[in-house]
Amino acid sequence: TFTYNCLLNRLVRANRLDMANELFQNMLEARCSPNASTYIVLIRGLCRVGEVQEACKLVKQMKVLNLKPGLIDCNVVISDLCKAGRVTESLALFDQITNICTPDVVTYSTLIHSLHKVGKLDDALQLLVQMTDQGLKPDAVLYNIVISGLCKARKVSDALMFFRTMSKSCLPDQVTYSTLISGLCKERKVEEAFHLLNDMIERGQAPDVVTYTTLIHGLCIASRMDDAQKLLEQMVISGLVPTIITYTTMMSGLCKEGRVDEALELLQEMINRGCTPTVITYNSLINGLCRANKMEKAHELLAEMCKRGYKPDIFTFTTLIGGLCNAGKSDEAMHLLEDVVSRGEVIPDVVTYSVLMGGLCKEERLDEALALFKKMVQSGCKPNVITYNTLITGFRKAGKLDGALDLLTEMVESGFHPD
RNA sequence: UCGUGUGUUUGAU
Repeated sequence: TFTYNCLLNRLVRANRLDMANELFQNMLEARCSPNASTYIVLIRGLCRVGEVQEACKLVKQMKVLNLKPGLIDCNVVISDLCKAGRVTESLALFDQITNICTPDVVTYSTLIHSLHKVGKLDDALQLLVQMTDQGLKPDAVLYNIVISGLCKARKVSDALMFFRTMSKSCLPDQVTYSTLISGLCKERKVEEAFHLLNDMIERGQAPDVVTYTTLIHGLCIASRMDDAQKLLEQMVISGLVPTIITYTTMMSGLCKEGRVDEALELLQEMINRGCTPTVITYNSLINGLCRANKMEKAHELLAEMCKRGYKPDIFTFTTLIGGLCNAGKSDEAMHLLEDVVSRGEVIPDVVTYSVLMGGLCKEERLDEALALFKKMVQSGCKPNVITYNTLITGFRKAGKLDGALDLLTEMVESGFHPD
């Protein structure tokens, strides 16, 4: 059994699930009994490639065979399922696991976090209550997860209330403060964010790179680029090394202020300091060039990023499509979309389509915009409020109030609330 | 022994 497990582990790690499965069958035929580890290895492999159904079958088999994996193994599997975006299956697994072993704070934390990610805040809260009913106390990580979930749901004041209940046994750490600072910044409460920075220092928690980057981002949102620049310098003086995220934040901020040339200078300076750009860095800069109507340069930068081995993603192409639309070149934008789709580079999403529809509307090509809308729906991509707003605004501006009204009706019928 | 949960950056009205 041990030998088989080792081999299976290697096969799974090498992404050879077909061979792993073959070996597993082989193992059963050889009357060599799999144990819990055997199953865990296979289940992890299946989760990683998204074969959740199969993974769940194995979980059931394991139960039938009365095999009992350890708690950490269970947590690993739950975490894998969550990472594969299968919260429902994770919860099902969780139910089964409660029969085999007792979930701990990590188990609950993993599940609560993934419920937040799919917007099920209430279910998450219920699970938290269930946990405390079991006599388990949240630790700092779980506090941070809950605080982060509240912040992302735009409930910063609730997050702050929950934060204030942290006491002796579980004090706020750097992550707690950075999470709250980020939440405040996104609600445009930079001053409060800086107050919290002072609090954290007073309470003996040193701000780290993430804290600084978060605050820099907050200043960017407030269009306070010069303050952002100063904070970056202050951060370096205090001995912290800016990361690629810090630089990208700065570049994105400069771009949004129309200072794309400075952003490009910063890119060069950053590379000289030995920090490597990411796709997000390039996307931010391409966006800056598009906003500044420097489409040729935007394409040049795209070519450069490709040459350096980066794969442009949906953000890159949507940004370029938007840039072309803004420049009144929705024909080129349409072509670009067709190109990337036919080359299979990316699958357009609701934002991509909406941007392009907006471009068509701007040129009063309303029929084409509607045709694109249909095409989007046919391809299985659901419109959202912004999609409808874009179209309605387009029709309205073109004086086609009937068309606008029809769309509004359709929007309401589809279950959207007009804003 | 090792392996599991948390914070910061990019696209639309």
